[in-house]
Amino acid sequence: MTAVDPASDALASLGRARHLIARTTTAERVADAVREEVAEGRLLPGARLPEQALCAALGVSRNTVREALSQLVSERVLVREHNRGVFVAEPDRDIVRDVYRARRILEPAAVRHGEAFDEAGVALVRAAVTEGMAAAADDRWDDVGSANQHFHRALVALAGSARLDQQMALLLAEMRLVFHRMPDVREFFEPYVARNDVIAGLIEAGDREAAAVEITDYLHAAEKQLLAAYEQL
Amino acid sequence: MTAVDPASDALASLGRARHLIARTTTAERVADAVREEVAEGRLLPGARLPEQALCAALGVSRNTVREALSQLVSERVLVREHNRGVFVAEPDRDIVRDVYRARRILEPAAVRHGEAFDEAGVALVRAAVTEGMAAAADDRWDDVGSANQHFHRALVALAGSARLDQQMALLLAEMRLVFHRMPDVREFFEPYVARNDVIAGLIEAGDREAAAVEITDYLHAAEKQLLAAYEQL
DNA sequence: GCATATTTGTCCGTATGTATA
DNA sequence: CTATACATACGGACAAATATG
Repeated sequence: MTAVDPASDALASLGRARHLIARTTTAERVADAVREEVAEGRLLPGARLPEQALCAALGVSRNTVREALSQLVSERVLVREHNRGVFVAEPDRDIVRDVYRARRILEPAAVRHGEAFDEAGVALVRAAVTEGMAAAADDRWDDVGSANQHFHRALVALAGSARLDQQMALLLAEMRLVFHRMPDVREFFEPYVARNDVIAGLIEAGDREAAAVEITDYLHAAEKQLLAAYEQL
Repeated sequence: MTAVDPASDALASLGRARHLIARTTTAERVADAVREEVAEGRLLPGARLPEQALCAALGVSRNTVREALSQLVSERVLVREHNRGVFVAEPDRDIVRDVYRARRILEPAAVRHGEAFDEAGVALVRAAVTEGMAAAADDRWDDVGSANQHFHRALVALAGSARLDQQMALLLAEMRLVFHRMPDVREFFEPYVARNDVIAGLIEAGDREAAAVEITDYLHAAEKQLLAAYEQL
């Protein structure tokens, strides 16, 4: 290496980190596309995803499709039944209970003991509340649902751990599948717009303990409501 | 279907659930094998895993190997560098900090608010302490490390969420890679044998709050010690 | 700095076993 | 029971990126 200028070291370092930026494989793009279809509800729980159909639709090989599907199975967006294929996950009561148990650990603890509880983090919580209230005022209930997810993601982000952020994203993706099984989502989002506002207020006031208690109660109520809805399914 | 006896319905139901038991794909077995090699320290952080070498060693095709490697990349056991291959992960200081932030949320909260805090769960915590003390008495420090992992897994299991259990397993797998970068693991395990005993005692006494506080302090100390060790690497 | 060898990313064809109409 | 469709797994191919002499 013939270092002629002082920037060469930095450039060499950049070169070694090249794979970190803007490098996306075909399998990743396929996974992104399928994940989005599921998130948007265009692929409903229980829907089958034959490999050949995906190959044809996306213009990629079966190997690539299989890699993407495996990724989504590990995210619990899809489930694989051996020798039968992959399907969009259909979360049952047990899954709802497990997800809420996890959320009742993560979310209150992030608010109570999070190590990234700063102005920027609190502002994100408030922004999600504002987003939700605006959507509710316009009767855009799907958007209220999205805002609600932003709210809970912002709560966990107060912990300051990328790993927990990712875990929360997976849990919320599973929740989206739960809501897709419901006939009318409005009843599940409407009561929580105001509660989010209350929680954000407590957080802004610095009363982390009160906010955490409120979140715990909120999550118990939401789980109860969802499980009741499963009875009429 | 000619149902001749009352058991036929139950048998048919079993048949439909067949894929749930003992069905393992080749890719899964490959992933298990590689994961174990890494966990046991026979494949050290930074080691390269060429696809062809794995094909030859395991007698499977490249497609299958690639599926297994992708799985392990999503578990953060391996890292993929685009067009360069996959390597055993080399956790750096930032990763250690992130993992400990996550653990300081998960573990104390599971003890404080876990919804599976029962006799069986507490017994598993105690069993891990006993296992660690026996191994320490015999100077089997690798086994002390394993027992330590069982201890922390048992703490999170008090939350009663399979999803959190899985998340904790991933975090502990990353911790194993951190320890594999250390010259002598004894100094990292020895101080915590006694502390685990104290924590287990508090849990058995039903003082969940005191146990949680002790765990938080423990995790701060362990992180600090590891980051200090990184300075001399 | 260049030419070469190696390895990955991706595609294709195919054989086999399994599930379902 | 057979036929069909599909998933699993293998092997070969090739371009592009990377590593090496």
